[in-house]
Amino acid sequence: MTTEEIILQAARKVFREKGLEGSRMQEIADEAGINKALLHYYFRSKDKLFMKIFSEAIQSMLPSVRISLQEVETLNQFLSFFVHEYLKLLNELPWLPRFILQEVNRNPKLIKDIMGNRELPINEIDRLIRRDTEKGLIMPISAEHLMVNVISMIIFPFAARPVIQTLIFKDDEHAYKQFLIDRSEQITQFVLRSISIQSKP
Amino acid sequence: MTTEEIILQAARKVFREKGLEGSRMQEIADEAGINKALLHYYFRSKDKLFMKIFSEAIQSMLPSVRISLQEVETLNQFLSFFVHEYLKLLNELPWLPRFILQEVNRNPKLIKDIMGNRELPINEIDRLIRRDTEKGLIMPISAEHLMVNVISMIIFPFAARPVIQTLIFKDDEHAYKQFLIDRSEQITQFVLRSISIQSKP
DNA sequence: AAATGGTTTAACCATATAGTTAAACTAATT
DNA sequence: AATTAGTTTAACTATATGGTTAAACCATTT
Repeated sequence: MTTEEIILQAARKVFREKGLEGSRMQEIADEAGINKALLHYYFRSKDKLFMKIFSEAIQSMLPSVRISLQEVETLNQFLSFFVHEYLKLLNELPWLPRFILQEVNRNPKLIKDIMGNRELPINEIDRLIRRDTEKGLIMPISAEHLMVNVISMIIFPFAARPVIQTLIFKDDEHAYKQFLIDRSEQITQFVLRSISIQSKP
Repeated sequence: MTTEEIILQAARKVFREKGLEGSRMQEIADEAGINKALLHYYFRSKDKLFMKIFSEAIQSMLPSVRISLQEVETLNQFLSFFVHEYLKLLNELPWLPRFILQEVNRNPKLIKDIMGNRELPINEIDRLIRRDTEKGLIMPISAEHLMVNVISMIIFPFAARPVIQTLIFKDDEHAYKQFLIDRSEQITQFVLRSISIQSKP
């Protein structure tokens, strides 16, 4: 592995845990087993190094947001797919929401700097909703509220893990892990029950 | 107003905006229009001053969490009440979720230090669920998932405001504010529709 | 083996920051 | 008016930290 990659790996670890302000260049150097000056040789400043790591994080977040709406027939399909894919990603990268929220709240400019032009395709989702409403499959609902609801339920348990684990699970690690495993199914059920029109039994 | 109160007010403003690590004692002193040494005269250290402010924040969060379950007849009533009261609080203190999450993520010990013994009364909520399930009013659902769903939908838009405003509302301030106004009604509807058993039309 | 160019280090610099100290100020008390 | 107790300040200290520099190291080429 090249020195550059060793540094990046160390920087990932430290920045993810402590954020930009909480991290020290010396700590990253120690973690990488090298001299502090070498950090500045490879990445001129702390900010430059941080932006490398932060961009990576944002990039890993985007693909699952841009789920192909074309391949999908109904809103239900889209939502199941969205919830499933997003949670799969977060189970692999559980530190992502905390890291991104912390840094974006510190410096809101970071969103535009990196997210750039991308937005949630609210209009397309709205079209799906209207189509399925007309078919009598679902209740009318605001696309914005629906998507914020779904995204909130997906991300919040990761963003606020310590709080939820204490407040709701009495610090029972195992109960919390089981909770996360059930999450995908539970959210999907919860959302679909809320929007679908139920046929008579 | 006493000097102590002037200092606390300045500290509130600075700490809320920038968190413990992002704040400087000098900045708080400037904001209060006093000398930096005076901060240390009134509150021995930065940490002590910060804990005063942070405790206040946590305290203001608790009353709405401890909504009296006794006064309530059905789960539906409880949820409507909970959503409404919580959002009323957050609309008055919109910086609360960001502030608490940021600091708790930096130092998870803070939860136990201050929250102490308090927990969500999951057992009582579970009893309500079972009671209403037996009456045939609602579908069975996990109390933990239900409460995490509700709390997520309430808090997340405040915790991740910059992200949501950009990603979903294309930085339209007005649209976002209207969204927050509608939020209480929308969440309540969304949740109640999901859990209730719908009678035939 | 000498030269070259990229890599790594120890030592250093400048600055920012939490915290301290001793003196000055102020208002109430004797 | 002198004393006293509490309040406020300017000046200072110690340390941490991001960043720089010049020299040493090492592998490859000539």
